[in-house]
Amino acid sequence: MTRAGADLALLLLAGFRTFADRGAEALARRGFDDVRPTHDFALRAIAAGADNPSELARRLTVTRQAAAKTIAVLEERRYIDRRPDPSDGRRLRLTITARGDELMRAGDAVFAELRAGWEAQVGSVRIGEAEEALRALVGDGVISVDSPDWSTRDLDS
Amino acid sequence: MTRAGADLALLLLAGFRTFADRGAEALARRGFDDVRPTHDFALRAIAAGADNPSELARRLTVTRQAAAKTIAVLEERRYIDRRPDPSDGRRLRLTITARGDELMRAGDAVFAELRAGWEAQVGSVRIGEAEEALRALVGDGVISVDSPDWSTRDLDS
DNA sequence: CTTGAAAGGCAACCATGTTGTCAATCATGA
DNA sequence: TCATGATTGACAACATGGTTGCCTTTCAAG
Repeated sequence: MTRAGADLALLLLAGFRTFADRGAEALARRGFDDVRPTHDFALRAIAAGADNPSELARRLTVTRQAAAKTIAVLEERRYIDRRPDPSDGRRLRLTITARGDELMRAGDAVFAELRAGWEAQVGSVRIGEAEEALRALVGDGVISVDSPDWSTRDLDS
Repeated sequence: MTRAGADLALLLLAGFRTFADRGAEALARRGFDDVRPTHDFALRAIAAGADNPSELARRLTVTRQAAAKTIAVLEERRYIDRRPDPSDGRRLRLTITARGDELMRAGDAVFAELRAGWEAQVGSVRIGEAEEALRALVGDGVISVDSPDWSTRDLDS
C-alpha cells in the first residue's frame, strides 16, 4: 500500500471538492450563481474587517492587484460597495451590501446542511474527530484558496 | 456555530494543502522541483493506462487540448515519451520514462512519510476513521485537480 | 468507396494569478 | 514648514492552465 499517503491527500481534496461542488449547486439554486470560492473568501475577509484593498490582499495573502480584481468583481455583482475613505484620501472603504450579507447567510445554511448530511451518514463523533485531527495537521496556518496557484503546486498524488 | 459546515470544508482544503505543500517541498529536495499536482496526476493516469492524449483527457475530465498541454510539459521535462502508435496512425503512444518512474516512487515515499507523521501525531486509528468517513462522503467519484477551475467554483467558505 | 467518427493540433479566448511602475496622499522628523 | 519616505490604489504586460471552435488525417463500416 505504498500510495496510502498520497491517497489520503487526494481524499482530503475530494472531500473539499464534494463540499464545494454541492455547496455551489445549492447556492445556485438559491439564486447565487455568480460566486466562486475566491469571491466568498474575500467577502468574508471583508466582513471580518479587511475593509480596504491592501488589507484584504494581506489577509488573503495575494498581491494588491489580485485583491483589486476580486473586489472589482464583487462590486460589479453587487456584493460589496466601494467608496473613498473620508479620513484617508488614499484609501477605499469596502462595505458589504445587503446582497452580500444574504450570500453569507445562505452559505452558512447550505454548508450546515451538508455537514449535517455527512454526520447522518457516518456519525457526528467521527466527524468531530476528523476535524480535530485535521486541525492538528494544519496548525494555525491561514487558509486561502486565493494563494497563487496553490492547486497546482507540486503534489505527488 | 453557524459556520461549522463551511469551516469543515475549509479544513479539508487546508489538510490537502498541507500535504501538497509539504510534499512539494520534500520532492523538491529530492530533485523534483519542476512538477505540480497537475503533472503528477497526469503521469499517474498515464501509468494507469491512459497512454494517449484523448484517453488521458477523458480520465482527467479535461478537454483534449488541456491534456495535450500537460503532455507537452511532461514530455519537455522528460517524464514521458511520446511517439506514434504503430497500429493506429492517428494515435500517439505515451510512455513513462525512467525519470517519470522515479518521480512516482519518490512521491510514494514522501507521502507515506507525511502520513506516518500525522499518524504519530493523532493516532492511526483516528486517521483510518477519517479516511473511511471521507470515502463515504465522496463516493466513487473520480478525483481530478485538473477539472476546469474546480478550485474556483462556488464555495461559500 | 463513401461517409462518419475519432485523434490530434491550432488559434483565440477567459479567469486569476503575477511583476513592475506610477501618481496621489499621508506621516514624520529636520 | 516642508522634504522625504511609506502606503494606497491603479495600470500595463505577462504567465498558467483551463476553454471552445475549427480543421486535417486516419480509421472503420456499410
